[in-house]
Amino acid sequence: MVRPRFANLAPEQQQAILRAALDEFATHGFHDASLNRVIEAAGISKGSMYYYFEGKEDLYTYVARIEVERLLAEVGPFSVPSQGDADAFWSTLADYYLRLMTALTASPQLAALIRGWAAASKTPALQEAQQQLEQGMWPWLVQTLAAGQRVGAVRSDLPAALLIAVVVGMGQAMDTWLVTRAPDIDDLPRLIGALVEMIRGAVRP
Amino acid sequence: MVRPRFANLAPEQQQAILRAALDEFATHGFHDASLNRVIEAAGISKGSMYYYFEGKEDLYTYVARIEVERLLAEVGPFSVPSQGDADAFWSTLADYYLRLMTALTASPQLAALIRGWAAASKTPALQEAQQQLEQGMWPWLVQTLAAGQRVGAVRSDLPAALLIAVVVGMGQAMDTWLVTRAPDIDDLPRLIGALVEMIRGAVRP
Amino acid sequence: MVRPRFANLAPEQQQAILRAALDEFATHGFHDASLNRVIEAAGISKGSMYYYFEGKEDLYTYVARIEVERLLAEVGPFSVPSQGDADAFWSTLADYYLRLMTALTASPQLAALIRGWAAASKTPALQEAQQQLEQGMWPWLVQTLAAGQRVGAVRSDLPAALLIAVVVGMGQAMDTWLVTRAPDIDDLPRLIGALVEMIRGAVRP
Amino acid sequence: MVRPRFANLAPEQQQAILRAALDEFATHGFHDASLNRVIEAAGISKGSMYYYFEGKEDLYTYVARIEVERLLAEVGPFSVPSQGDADAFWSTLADYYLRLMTALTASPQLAALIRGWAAASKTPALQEAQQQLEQGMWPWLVQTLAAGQRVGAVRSDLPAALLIAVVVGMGQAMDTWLVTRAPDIDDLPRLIGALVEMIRGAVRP
DNA sequence: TATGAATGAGCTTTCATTCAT
DNA sequence: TATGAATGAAAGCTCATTCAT
Repeated sequence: MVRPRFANLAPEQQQAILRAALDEFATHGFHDASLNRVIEAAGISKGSMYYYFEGKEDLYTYVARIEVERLLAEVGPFSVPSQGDADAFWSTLADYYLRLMTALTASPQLAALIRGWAAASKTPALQEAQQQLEQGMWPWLVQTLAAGQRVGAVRSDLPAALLIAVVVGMGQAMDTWLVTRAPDIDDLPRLIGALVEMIRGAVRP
Repeated sequence: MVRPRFANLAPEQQQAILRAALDEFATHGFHDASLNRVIEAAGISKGSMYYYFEGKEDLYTYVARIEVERLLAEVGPFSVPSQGDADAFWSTLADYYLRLMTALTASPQLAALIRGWAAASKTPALQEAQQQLEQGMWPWLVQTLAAGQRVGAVRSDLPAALLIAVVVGMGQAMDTWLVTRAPDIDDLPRLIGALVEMIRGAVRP
Repeated sequence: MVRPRFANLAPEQQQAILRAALDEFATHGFHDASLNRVIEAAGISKGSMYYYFEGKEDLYTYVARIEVERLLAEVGPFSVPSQGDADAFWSTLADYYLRLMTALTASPQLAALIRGWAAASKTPALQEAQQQLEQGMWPWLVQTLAAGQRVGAVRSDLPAALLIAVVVGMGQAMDTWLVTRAPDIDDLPRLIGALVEMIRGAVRP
Repeated sequence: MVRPRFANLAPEQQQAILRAALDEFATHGFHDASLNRVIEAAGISKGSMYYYFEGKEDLYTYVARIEVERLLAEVGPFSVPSQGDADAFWSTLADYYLRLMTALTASPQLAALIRGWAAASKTPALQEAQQQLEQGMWPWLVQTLAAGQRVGAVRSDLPAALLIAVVVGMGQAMDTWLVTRAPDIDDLPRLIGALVEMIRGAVRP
């Protein structure tokens, strides 16, 4: 875990370190990332880095967690409509998804970080960290899926984990496509609408 | 590019090298893979490795290309039915997809290699190699998509690249899910059927 | 030298620091011992440690000296019988030795510290510290040897330093053997008796 | 284990490396020894060192083994007289001991290395290596002890391990004393005679 | 008195690559 | 063709010590 010392650091210093680390991890992935480069870019000493973080993994998990939290805070809460029909469900989801993608498009580095998760993560500690992050989102996914099934918007004859995996895969593909193309922001709503439509078609009963 | 000398090598030697390299890359990913280990496992000398391949990236791209080609050859050709309706199209695709997944389930190392693509480092040479691989499959994907659109099985109002990306994303998610669960082979057809059904729903006009 | 400030510290604090340091040095030896760990275990700040001690070596020498003094105080004084024959001399020595070994067996950490002396690094300051410790015991050894020679219990034809070195070597070997075996305390008197007997045989005129 | 590559090295190179390593280990002990210093003193590259040896421990165990073997080869074999009385036994032992000490006095670095064995050796691999070295000498010690007991030169009422430990302790003390004083070689025989005499007195029945 | 942030030199080890033979 | 010795840059990480507060 991040050492509490880091929190006491001047915000600009914190920012410098986080920015440097996010940059490095997004650009090179975890394995290829070099702590030395982060240290140099952040303008701190080697000893300081290890004074703030326990090591490479610690820095990585901290950066990932902070950035995801920042993203979700920026996007705002998503409340599944407990009442309503399938159309209402999909409409609400589309709104949320648009906000999410808009934010993510503005954070290409975070997008790269998330995309890198698929990478082989051999260290147990890293795997655990990723699981924690995923588990943090898992309830949201499960609840949303259940809500969709409740209003008859989502099929119920396949394992929930499979449905979620496929939908997340669609989302990641779309994310990658969007970030790569860096489309006009005007186009985004239409594309998001199309994507949600595709998801709807994929999981409809 | 692989040096032509490699082709003159005794087939068993070629096999030994390819097997060792595939093993290493699948297990550790590109960056963490160690040429030293490959060399040791293959039972060749360091000099020989550099006599046959230009370097680590060269070996990686060669292994990836060869393995993908081997997989596709094993699966056999996919001929889009030029005549027929949407049902025929999807049925043909489902057949092909089942064959592909069956083969991939039998090659967990190749599956790991492909999954690792997202995470591979950003060396220009590596990126180029990946693009080449993807471009190798691209015509097939484009043709299949076009065929689907011709028979009215696939919507035509979105960029082809986006449709392909999303469908590939779905496939990768499913692949990961399947390989991780290592399901009974009996279950596979039903799951494949469901996946193709989901794809159909996603891209239907 | 220990800074006098240390003496003004609350006894519990002193104890905490000494205990932590003894633990660390006994477990890891001088070089591998980590001041950071000592500081953490003692629950003091890094600055405080350097306020009380000049550095690692200073702490080490202080701990060693204090612990040896504590041991000797616990064992009590050894008074060479000025009168009497050789038998009386050896009997008195055996009594003392038994007390010493009993105490040392109860302080495995100190035993480990002493045993580590041979291996401690060769920093001039450290060497000097060890010499000081040894010099502290030297008078006692010399006096005891002289007393033994006076009553005809010990040969006089070899350098005193050599006799002492050999006897100490025997004692250390026995100590190590005893601590390693952690024998029943009942056995101790007999073994001590045998050891003193061996020493007697070794140095008899 | 030492990599066979080392054996193929030019003898002068081997000597340079061994000399540098022996120097470093004898001066600083295992923990405090710095591979960087060894590398620099030997005049080879960092990579080469790791090409020849698996690591620090490997180098240490190799140096220790080689030096001990060299010493024993130099001293020549020791044959316990199967026949004869106690006097013959001790006389033979004294001869051998004189040869051993003469050789050791000429190798103060090896003496330092051996003395450093008592040090805390925390790494399992290191402990194992030391045990191997000790086990190599153990049979010799046990046989010699048994021979001494057979001819009535050594008491039989104490554990063999204890007797051996004490005698070895005496030897080490003597060794240290001798090496430190670096006495005239003329004096050596008399001192060795006295030491063997002391050992005889210590272990006599 | 007391703190703890900050540091940089140092550590062992790994690795892809070169090149003389 | 084929070998394997040699290399140096780079990696992640630890540590005793300093010093401003």
